[in-house]
Amino acid sequence: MTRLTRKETHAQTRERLLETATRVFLADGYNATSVEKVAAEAGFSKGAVYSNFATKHELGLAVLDRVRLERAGSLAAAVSGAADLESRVAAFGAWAEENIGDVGWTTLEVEFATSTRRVPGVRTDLAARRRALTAAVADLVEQQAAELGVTLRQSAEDLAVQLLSLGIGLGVQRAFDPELPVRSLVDLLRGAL
Amino acid sequence: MTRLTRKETHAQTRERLLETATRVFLADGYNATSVEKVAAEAGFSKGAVYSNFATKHELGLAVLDRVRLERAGSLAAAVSGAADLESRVAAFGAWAEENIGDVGWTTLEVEFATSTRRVPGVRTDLAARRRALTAAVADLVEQQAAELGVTLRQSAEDLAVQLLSLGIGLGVQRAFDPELPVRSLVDLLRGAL
DNA sequence: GTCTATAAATCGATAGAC
DNA sequence: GTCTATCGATTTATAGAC
Repeated sequence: MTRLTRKETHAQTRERLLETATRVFLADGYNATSVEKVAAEAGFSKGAVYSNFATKHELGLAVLDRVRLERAGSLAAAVSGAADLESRVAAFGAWAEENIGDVGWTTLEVEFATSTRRVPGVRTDLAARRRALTAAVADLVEQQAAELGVTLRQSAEDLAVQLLSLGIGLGVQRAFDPELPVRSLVDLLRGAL
Repeated sequence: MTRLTRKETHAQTRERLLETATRVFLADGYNATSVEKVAAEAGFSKGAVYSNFATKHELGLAVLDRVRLERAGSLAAAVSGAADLESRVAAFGAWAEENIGDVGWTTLEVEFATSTRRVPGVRTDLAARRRALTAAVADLVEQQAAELGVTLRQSAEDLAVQLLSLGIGLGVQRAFDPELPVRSLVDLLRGAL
């Protein structure tokens, strides 16, 4: 064990800032959170943030990447834990109930996207990420269908678009009306099998 | 023709402010538009705005009501103009292509909702409006189904939630990736008949 | 690399004149 | 009722010390 190089402490600071930003953005929203608050909660000053991220937007994008990766893992784990088709669908429903809307994930994605859609660089980034995410969901759907031996009534790509869009729409509405059930997501999935 | 009473000029100013705010909010977004810009574009000063609306949030809610009413009328007109089932579905598809996402409507609704979801008064307002809108869509669906003699495969209420959620999700994504087609909305509708 | 200090700009909202 | 002027608070981002 040698002492950390400059590069390593830099990466460590960046990681801690990302962790904190993720937590605060999810709790309070993107617009309502100042860069200063993120820095303070992480035990740094604003300068440290701007030493690791060029702009607040860049920090926001990095946070979104982080959350998306984590949730994708949690979904994959939840789904693949179940054996047969019916329990996989049920597992998906349970995951959706916990992850769509009220935890702030959807809301953060959407607030960021709508608030920064005029910023030239960010906009193209968001578009690229959307396509990657859709493709990933389509792959997951296809793989699951093959594994379980079911044939889809539409292309995996179309189903992925529908699932993602419906999830976004439900999540947005649940952000200010948590009583709205996510049942329709499971309905959509069942109807497609 | 007598000269306008104080009440009438007040209402006139309010109307002009609403018109202008609608246009600017749709074009530039809610957060990016200052109260001062709305006032200036309408030919007034900020004071006139705050004489007609208590806060910027209240102005935002009034704008949303206005737009929603107008779009609801345009949808009803588009749908009822067609005679048989197939052409009504097609009319709906054409309306969706023009109204979901790229015109800024969905984006404005969603940006406002996600940015103000922590504001106590606004939040309950949004929830009430969501329920009213869902009920209105459910009514429209039910009425159309009865008129055309088709039976739905699920409750009109559930279908309304799905249509609205899918529309919101597609609209949000189209805001930064306009190439995403709205086809799935029509697919969903067809599948429910 | 990080911190302190501050720039530079903007915003929502209010007070008082007219 | 509307306008002018301004408050007061906050923001992102930067410059220079350490």
